[in-house]
Amino acid sequence: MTLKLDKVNRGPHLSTLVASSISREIAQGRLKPGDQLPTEQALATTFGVSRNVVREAIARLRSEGRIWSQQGRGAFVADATNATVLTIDYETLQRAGSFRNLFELRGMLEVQIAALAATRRSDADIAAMEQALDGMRTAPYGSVAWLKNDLGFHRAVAEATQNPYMGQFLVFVSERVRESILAAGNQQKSDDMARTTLGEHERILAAIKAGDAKGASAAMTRHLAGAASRVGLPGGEVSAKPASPARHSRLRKAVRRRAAG
Amino acid sequence: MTLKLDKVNRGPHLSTLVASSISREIAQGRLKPGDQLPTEQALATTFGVSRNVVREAIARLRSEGRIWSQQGRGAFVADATNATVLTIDYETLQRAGSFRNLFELRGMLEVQIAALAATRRSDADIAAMEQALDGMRTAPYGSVAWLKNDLGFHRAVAEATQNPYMGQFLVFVSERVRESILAAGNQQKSDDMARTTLGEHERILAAIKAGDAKGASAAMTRHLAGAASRVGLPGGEVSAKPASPARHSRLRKAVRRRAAG
DNA sequence: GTTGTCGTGTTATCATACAACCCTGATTGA
DNA sequence: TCAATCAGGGTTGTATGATAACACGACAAC
Repeated sequence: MTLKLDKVNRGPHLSTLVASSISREIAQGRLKPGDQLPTEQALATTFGVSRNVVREAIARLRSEGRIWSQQGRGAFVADATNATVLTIDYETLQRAGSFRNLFELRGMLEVQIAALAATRRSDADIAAMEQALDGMRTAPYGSVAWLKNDLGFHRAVAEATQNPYMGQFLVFVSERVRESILAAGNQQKSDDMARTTLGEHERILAAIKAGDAKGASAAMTRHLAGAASRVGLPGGEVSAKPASPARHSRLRKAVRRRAAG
Repeated sequence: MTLKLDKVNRGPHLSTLVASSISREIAQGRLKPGDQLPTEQALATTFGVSRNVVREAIARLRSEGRIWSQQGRGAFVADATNATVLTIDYETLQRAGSFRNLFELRGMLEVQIAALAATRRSDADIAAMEQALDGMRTAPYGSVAWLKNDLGFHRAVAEATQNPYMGQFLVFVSERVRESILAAGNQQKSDDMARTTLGEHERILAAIKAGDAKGASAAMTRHLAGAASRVGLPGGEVSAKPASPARHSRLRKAVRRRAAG
């Protein structure tokens, strides 16, 4: 049998632990917005670490907008809406259903992005998409290079909207989806899939090239449905069309298996 | 005249400056993924700060997934896609066009969310929306309470999709939009606006209540168009309907004024 | 060739000290 | 009485030095 040695839990820095601990206090309401945190010294002693570690934790929370601090006064819990970062922690990602939910969000974004891209794309955007497609053609299905170009294609589409936030959000969500897939560990490959996937991408590109917004979003919808079934998401409905009151089939089956330790 | 004192410029901690500096090096490609950063000591001397400050900066970048470090080896630039957080810094927010772009993204999300919510809402969701609407009715237009309930309504809609990520993303984007509005400082109030806005919300709620996905997204589209014009975004087209190849009017006029220090 | 050991360089953590700043309350002066 | 000023303690921000944990290459021992 092959040893299943993992990256091992290279201890996540004390400051990370402290930050998570405080973060949890906030998330669970034991520390409400406006509350003052204990002093750094107090935190240091209660956690049994040096003040320095506490400061690194606080620096982190501050950069996330969860708390704010003022010299001479103290540190305070910020309003929840003040969070300057959007983060999806790894734990959440592994919960059943989160995969499906993330995929749905991604679909929602992509379908509309495709339509927008079709109306705004520049020649450079088209070139970027074609280059990514070429990269996929030469790389083996599922390889790192393949995935990279796959993501690159979708990013190129997003950037064709001429709205930088589209790409930013899409890449972020897509990466979470990918992580979620990896965590679930239920991917299987075949040559068929490569051809199918490529074909779907080509249809998207063709529609965008033609400036056909409707066609682009339809092609994207098909692609996402295909992708969903390829990664074992039953149904593959991504609820992409606001016009059609999608019947909501409730499926309990969800990502269950995950890579064991 | 009322003084326009800003939060500024409450010294952006040295660690923040260092973090931004390193971050910029990465963003501009002078530090590529895989590259090793200078040692903490070296960074400390080049920046002219203590090693402690450098460590806080690194802790922050690490939490953002921009770099990773290992005891005994050093700190390295992470892959761009490894960013575990999505962040929109304040500088970017003030750039011309970012307001419009953010608004567009928000619209894209909300319109589809409204449709989904109409098909999936539970009684509790409806109650939450009605409560938020009540809050808006009793609060003066534009007040903190009003804004809070406004956001609360939209969040309730998002949560009615039964997909937690929807709410998370929407709130995040909406808050950025709000900040952007504040930064631009071009909001004006009137009693008319309060009535109009409330009416728009009520129509959204009615459609969701009725399970009318199409109507909900249409009502949301109207609401967003109205909101856009109320905050001085000309056109008000939020490119919400993938079916209609939205004509892309290019407007140069954008956020110019900003609160002077 | 493999293993064990050591030395060097780096990060992780600790401990202490001082500066900058806020807040409060007492003192002072009118 | 009232306001301004000032002193002191408490807190965060920064600096400095030291130690532990770890990675890695060099080198000797077997």
